[in-house]
Amino acid sequence: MSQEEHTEPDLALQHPESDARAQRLRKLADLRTANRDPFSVERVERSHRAADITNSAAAHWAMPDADRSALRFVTAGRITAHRLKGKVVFADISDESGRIQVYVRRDDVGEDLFNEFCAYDLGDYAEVTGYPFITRTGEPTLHVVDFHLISKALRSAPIGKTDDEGVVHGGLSDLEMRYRYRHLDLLANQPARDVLIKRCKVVSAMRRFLDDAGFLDVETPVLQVEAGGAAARPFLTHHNALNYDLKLRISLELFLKRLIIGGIEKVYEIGRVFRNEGVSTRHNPEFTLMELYQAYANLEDIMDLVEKMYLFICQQVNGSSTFQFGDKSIDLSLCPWRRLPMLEGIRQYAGIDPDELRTMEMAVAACKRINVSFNLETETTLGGLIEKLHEQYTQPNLIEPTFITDFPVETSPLAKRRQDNSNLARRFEIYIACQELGNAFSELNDPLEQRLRFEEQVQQRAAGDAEAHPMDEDFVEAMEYGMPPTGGLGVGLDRLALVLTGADSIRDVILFPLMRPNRRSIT
RNA sequence: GAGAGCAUAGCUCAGUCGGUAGAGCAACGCCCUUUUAAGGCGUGGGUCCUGGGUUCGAGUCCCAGUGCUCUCACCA
Repeated sequence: MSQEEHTEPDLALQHPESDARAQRLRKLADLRTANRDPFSVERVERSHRAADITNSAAAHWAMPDADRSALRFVTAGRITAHRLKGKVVFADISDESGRIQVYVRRDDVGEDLFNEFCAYDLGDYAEVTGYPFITRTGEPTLHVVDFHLISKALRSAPIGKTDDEGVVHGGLSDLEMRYRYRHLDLLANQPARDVLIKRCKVVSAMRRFLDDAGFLDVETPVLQVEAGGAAARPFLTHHNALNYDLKLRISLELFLKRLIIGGIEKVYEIGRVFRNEGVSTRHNPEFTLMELYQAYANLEDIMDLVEKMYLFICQQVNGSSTFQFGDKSIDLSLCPWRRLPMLEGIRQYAGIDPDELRTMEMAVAACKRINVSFNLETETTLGGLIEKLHEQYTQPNLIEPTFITDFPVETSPLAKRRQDNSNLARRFEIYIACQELGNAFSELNDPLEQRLRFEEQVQQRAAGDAEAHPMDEDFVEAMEYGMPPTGGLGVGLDRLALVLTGADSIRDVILFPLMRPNRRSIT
C-alpha cells in the first residue's frame, strides 16, 4: 500500500461530513482504532450459507427455546439492508445462495458493539454468529450473539429495496452502467446473476455432452498469420520480437480439421473468436464459438447430434425440454426437427419460385418484383442474394427448431457439394426462436476442389469483398495428406445462451461486452 | 457507417414560458427492544456529460464534441 493511500482516512477526519465516501473512510478509521480492522480478516469459517439458515430456522422451530438458542450458526455476506429500530436492529445479509435476516439487540452485545453494528453501511461484509428463530411477522431470522466486519465498502453500491411482490425499487437499471460496471449489475440485480449462471451452465452442459460422446476437447492458436474458416474481417496485431503482423482468429475450423487429418476422429473446441465488424444487440466483436468435427460422419449424423445436444443443454439449464420465447413455449424434444431446403423456404415466405432464382439476372428481377427491403446493389453473387432472401423473409418465421438445408455452394467454400446438384452445398443451419444457432457441413475433403474454392474466394476478394476467404496453402497441403469424410458443426454460444435465457441483448449474456472508453477510462 | 432519442445528487427520476436546483431511496443527527420498500422529526449532499454561442440571465435555446440506447446497413 502506498503512503498516499495511508493518508486517506486522516483526510477524511479533517473533513468528516464532506461526502459519503469520506464518512465511510472515517468509520474505517474508527474500526482500525478499535483494533477491528475489517481488512485484516483473511478467512471466514461459515457453518451455513444465508439461504440454508432460512431452511434450518424452520426446521429448528419445533425445538424447545432453550435448546434452539444454544445453537450457533455462522454465516457471512454483504449487508444489503438494515432497519434500525431503537435498541434493536435488523439487517439483511446476502451471499450467493440468497439472503438471511439477522437480528441484533443492544442488551445482547453491549452498547459499544451495538453502535458499531449500527454504523455498518450497505455494501459492507459482515460475519455473524447466532441462533435461528422466527419473528412475529414470520420471517426466519438469525439472532446474533457475535459479529464483526470482514470487509468495508467505501462507496455506496446501488442496492435497491425489494417489496412484498418482489418488485425492486431503486437498484441499477441504466444499461451503460450495467454493462460497463458489471460488478454493480451483479451485486444489485439478481436477474443478472441468474443469466450469468445460466450461460455458464450452457457451456458446461455442452462440454459434458461432447466429452461423454467421446469428443476430445482441444485448444488451437488465437494468433494466426492468416485468419480463415469464415467470412469476416479479422483484427490485426503485431509480434514485436519476430517482427511480423498477425491476425486474431475468426473461426476454429482450419486447425481443427488438421487434427482430423492427424487421426483425431472426434474433436471440439470452445473458444473466443474475433471479428472486426459492427456491434449490435446480436453482435459483439469477440464471442465464444464451439466447433466440432467428427470423422466418418455426414450431415445427417450432425443433425442427429444437434437435436440430442440441444435437448440435453436445455434440460440441464432450464430443467425441462422447453423454454420460453416471448409468450411461446418451444419444446426441443419434438424430434426430428423440421427440415426445410433454403429455396423452399424462400418460395414459402418470400413468394419467389426457385425457378426464378436460376441466374443472377433472374434473381434481381424477382427481388424487384417483390420490392425487397435490402440493397440489391451490394450483392455480387447469386448465392449471396439467395442467402439474403432467406435471412430477410424466411428466418423471422423460424420459431420452432428448423434445419435449413441446401445452401448455395458459392457461400460455402468449405462444404461438399451435393452429388445431384452441384450448385448446392451439403450444409445446414439451425434456427430456433428466429436465431441462427448453428452451421454444419459435410466437410469438403477433396484438396483439389478445396484449392479451386479458395481461388474463387480470392477472386471475390480481389473484386472488393473484404470478407472473402483467403488462400491457405498450408491447409490445402495438409488436406493432400488425406482427410477422412467428416461432419462439422459451429455454434455461437452467446446466441445459444441468449435464446435459452430469453435475454434481450447479447450484452446480457456476455459479462463484459465491448464498450467505447469513457472519460473515466482515459487517465 | 447512417438516422432518431437520451445524458440533472451515490441510485431511480421530476424540472412548466429562459428567472435562486427538486422528490423518493441511500447518507448524517435524534426518537423507537420482533422490524421488513419499517416509521416519525431534522440535516447535509450538484462540473445539470464536455466546450463554445445567444441573452441582463441558460439545466432549459443554438452550434460542436463525447458516451449510451434504439432502428437500419455488414456480420454469427
